[in-house]
Amino acid sequence: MEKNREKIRTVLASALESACSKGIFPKTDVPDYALEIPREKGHGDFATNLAMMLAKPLRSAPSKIAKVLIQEIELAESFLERIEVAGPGFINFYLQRDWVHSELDLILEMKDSYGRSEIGEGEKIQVEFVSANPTGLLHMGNARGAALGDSLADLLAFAGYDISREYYINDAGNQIENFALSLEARYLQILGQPAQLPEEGYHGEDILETMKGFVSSYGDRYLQSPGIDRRKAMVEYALSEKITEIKKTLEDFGVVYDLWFSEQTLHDSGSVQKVLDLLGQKGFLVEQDGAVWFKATRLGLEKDEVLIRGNGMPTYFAVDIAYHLDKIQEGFTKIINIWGADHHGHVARMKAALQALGYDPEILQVILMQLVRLYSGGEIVRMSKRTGNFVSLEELVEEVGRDAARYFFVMRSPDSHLDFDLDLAKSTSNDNPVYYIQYAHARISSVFRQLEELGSSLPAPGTADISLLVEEQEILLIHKLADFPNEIIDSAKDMAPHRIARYLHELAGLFHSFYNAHRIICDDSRLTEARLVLAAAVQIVLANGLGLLSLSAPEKM
RNA sequence: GUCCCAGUAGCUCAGCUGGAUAGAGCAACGGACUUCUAAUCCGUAGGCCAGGGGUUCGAAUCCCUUCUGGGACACCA
Repeated sequence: MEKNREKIRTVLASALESACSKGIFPKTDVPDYALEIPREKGHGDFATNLAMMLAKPLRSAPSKIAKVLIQEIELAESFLERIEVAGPGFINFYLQRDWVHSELDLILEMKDSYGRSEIGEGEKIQVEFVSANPTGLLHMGNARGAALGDSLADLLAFAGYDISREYYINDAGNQIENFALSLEARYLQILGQPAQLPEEGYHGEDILETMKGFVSSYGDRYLQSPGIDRRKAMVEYALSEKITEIKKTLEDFGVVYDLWFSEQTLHDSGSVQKVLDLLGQKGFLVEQDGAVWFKATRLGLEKDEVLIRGNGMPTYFAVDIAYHLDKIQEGFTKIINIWGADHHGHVARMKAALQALGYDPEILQVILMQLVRLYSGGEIVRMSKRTGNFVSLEELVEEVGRDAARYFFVMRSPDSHLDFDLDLAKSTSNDNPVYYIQYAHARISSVFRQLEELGSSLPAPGTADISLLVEEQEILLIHKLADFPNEIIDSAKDMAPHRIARYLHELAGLFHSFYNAHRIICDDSRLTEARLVLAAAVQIVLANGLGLLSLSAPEKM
């Protein structure tokens, strides 16, 4: 189908060129026009708005232009059956019917690579997501980021990009100091010493558990140690435990990273200092009120930003610049960060910093997700890490299962607030959209099991007569299947995995309609063969799509 | 006050780089299981695309403006 699209583009370009050289039109470049598969079946296999796009530059009516273009296209010997001008100036293309044969055969031949694209051309892209502070458990916002980031990474890889999934570990700075004080307080409490958790400390139960473990390993050995030493030991212990837990939780959620990157290494390697020097050389530093500032206002931002605080410690921002610079120097030509909407203020200054360093700020693409609201029994469940009252990702997976959880997070655009309905996700009923898709896959498996019992199997490649598939539901299904490669490309360009979720739901719906209207294994053996090929193709595309979202494709339900 | 996101069917949301008659799921109502899995399907109903201006062959989509909801505006991250 993608080949057909390219062919039509070529045909259109040469038609325009021909009309220009004949003097019918003044010389014009081909504009950026749309060539899409129309929603309405009455509008052909493809439709373009090219004539409308040319209306202005050619100073002529769209329908006139369309007529001229059609006349310049030679139909004989072509893969096209018919071309027509419709509506306000659309050109509709009807392909020779035999393209459907080749598309279904192609799907069966390519199997799990059907839909794979090369548009990425191997471009190196880093996708950084979750990157939650390793001081606690993962919450709903992190879970959304995990599902989104992982599926986006899969999608981009499928579209031909060279992807690295990375987790940036905030294992340095202020919150670690704070973390240390909380650990210390818990430690002392466990050993019966008077101690108070800091006001802004970590009040979660999990920290208490961690320190119980610490005590059972080390006893009261650190009771007499100097504060600095024992806090360092506790932080090391707790961080390592927390990171292991986070890693495990994410793996159970189907997310595996290529790199866990420690913030501390940026301090240790001198990267932070280096980036400050660079900004200084470019004249973007200024000292004021005992702090060092980044002159963001020079690049049109509202205010300057502190890089080094009065106490000599670099801010998170300073370290983050070093981090991004590090990634660029590593060879990434695009950096995709997934952040919660509460970090949106960070976007402009981060881009400004890259610009100040002499890089194209568009290297950095930030996807901001709106926050998640969790509903249970019709009520909002409040989440706060500090007070320790929240549902963790771990608990979520336990409760609703991985498939439902991942689907729910990725079915919505990141721009929309996500109301996560725990009861709905938990329900194994027909309300739950993820099962709707998986059920289509399982049903097809069931048909093939049935077939096997009859001592039969899928016909050999190319032997089925696909032209027997003439029912409306069959034609719609084939068109939808053929659109999958293009859906991948568009979704990748948009960085929008939720489009895949939607596509799958639509495909499953078309299949269910077909399944209910017609028997696959029927009295007519030639028709049975053709429908088996169709069913097999549907199953492949469903499995490929489900795979991109890291959802299972069950054989039975 | 400035900035970001959202406002589309009763509810949750697609569609937003302008295109042909604005879609889906849920909820409602009426139907379909002696037939490959009814976790399914078929049908009915449901809309001043928040309001108002503008841009043009054409606007849910772009621009301006008002209103409503959420978020951000630290020597926190």
